[in-house]
Amino acid sequence: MKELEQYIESYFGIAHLDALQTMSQMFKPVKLSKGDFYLQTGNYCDKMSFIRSGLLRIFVNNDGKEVTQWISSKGYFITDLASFIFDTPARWTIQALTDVEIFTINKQNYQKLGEIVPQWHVLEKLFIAKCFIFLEDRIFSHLSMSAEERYQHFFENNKELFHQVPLQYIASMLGMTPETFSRIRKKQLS
Amino acid sequence: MKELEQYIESYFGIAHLDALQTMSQMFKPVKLSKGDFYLQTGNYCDKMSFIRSGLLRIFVNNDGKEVTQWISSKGYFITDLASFIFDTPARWTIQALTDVEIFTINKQNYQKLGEIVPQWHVLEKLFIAKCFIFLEDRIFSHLSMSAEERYQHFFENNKELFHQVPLQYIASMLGMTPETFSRIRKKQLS
DNA sequence: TAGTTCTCTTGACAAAAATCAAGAATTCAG
DNA sequence: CTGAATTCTTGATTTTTGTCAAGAGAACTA
Repeated sequence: MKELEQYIESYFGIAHLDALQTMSQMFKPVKLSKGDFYLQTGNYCDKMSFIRSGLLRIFVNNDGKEVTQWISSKGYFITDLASFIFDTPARWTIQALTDVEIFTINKQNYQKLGEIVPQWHVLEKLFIAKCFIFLEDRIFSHLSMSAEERYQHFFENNKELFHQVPLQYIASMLGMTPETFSRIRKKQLS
Repeated sequence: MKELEQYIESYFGIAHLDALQTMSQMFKPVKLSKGDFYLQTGNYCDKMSFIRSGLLRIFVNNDGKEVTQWISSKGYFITDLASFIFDTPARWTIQALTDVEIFTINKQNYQKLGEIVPQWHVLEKLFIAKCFIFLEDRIFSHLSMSAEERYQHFFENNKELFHQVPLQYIASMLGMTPETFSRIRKKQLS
């Protein structure tokens, strides 16, 4: 299962061959159909996954309005980190936007990694730290950029996404309405 | 040094007495005067600290405009996490808003903790995960709340801060101009 | 293919927030 | 205490963004 090993390596920086092999045996390939839920708000998230293909949306229903937190794709992982790590009810709902292939590890096996893989907790820490820094960037974009600038910045780095998912989700993720998004988009195209 | 041990315990959940003692010996008490810099953008941040008293502002100069990322006070820690963990040039400038007392550990000693304190890397991971979740909440507030709602929400939880620091910094931190902040504030007071 | 649903766009308008400018109020240094 | 600097407020105005409503377009279903 060479492919999964590559994911693990790029996520956690593990180059050790036997550790890689041990790890990849603990992940199970899973398929989701478009529309399937990976997780629903209020449930306990006892798994995390690498995305092999497809797109998943992380959102929450906020007084009848859906707030999209992120759209995750190949090269990202997926889980509700708070729920997964601290055993709290999940804040987020996660749903497949397309057919999806993921590699999933359950919490029980995940915890075993600490016993099996040398330096696992260090690698895990670095991984979560990267997630933290990623969010720090997003906060900064809300403190210092207009809707239009956030659009441009995101578009530069995620062009593919714009013809793969309903644009209203991207709008929400960037903190603007679909109408504003549409108008900015029009301006950018011309 | 009972006080520092309490910080460590509440941050990292360490109840082990000898570990606590070992750790607290690695932190040094440091004093900063109002206006002193703890860290400047572009430098390498090779330390982290717990705040014993006083207030520090984390900000960055963005094209001549200062963007305040956060104001840290007693009960928070202070560092540039990205720089501290990944040895990259610091994005943030950190400056004392008042006279400040902190407990500081340098990177060299910090790394020794892993060898000395049992389960240290697990605790560290949990600590950083909490920081992540904290930022997730902030993102959510920008995706789902108006400036006024962000003001209220922040005010409810940080009343003390409002008469301790220049309000323009809080405004920036909440992603609005000082003028907007002032108008919202007026509305709230009446 | 036709009908239904979902998504996107557009316009008119309203509300929120930014900008600019001036002047109070407060803080700070000497 | 006094003058200077900083911070805060206020008003007038502009820009940005949101809301509501209607319709166009695309995707999906039977």
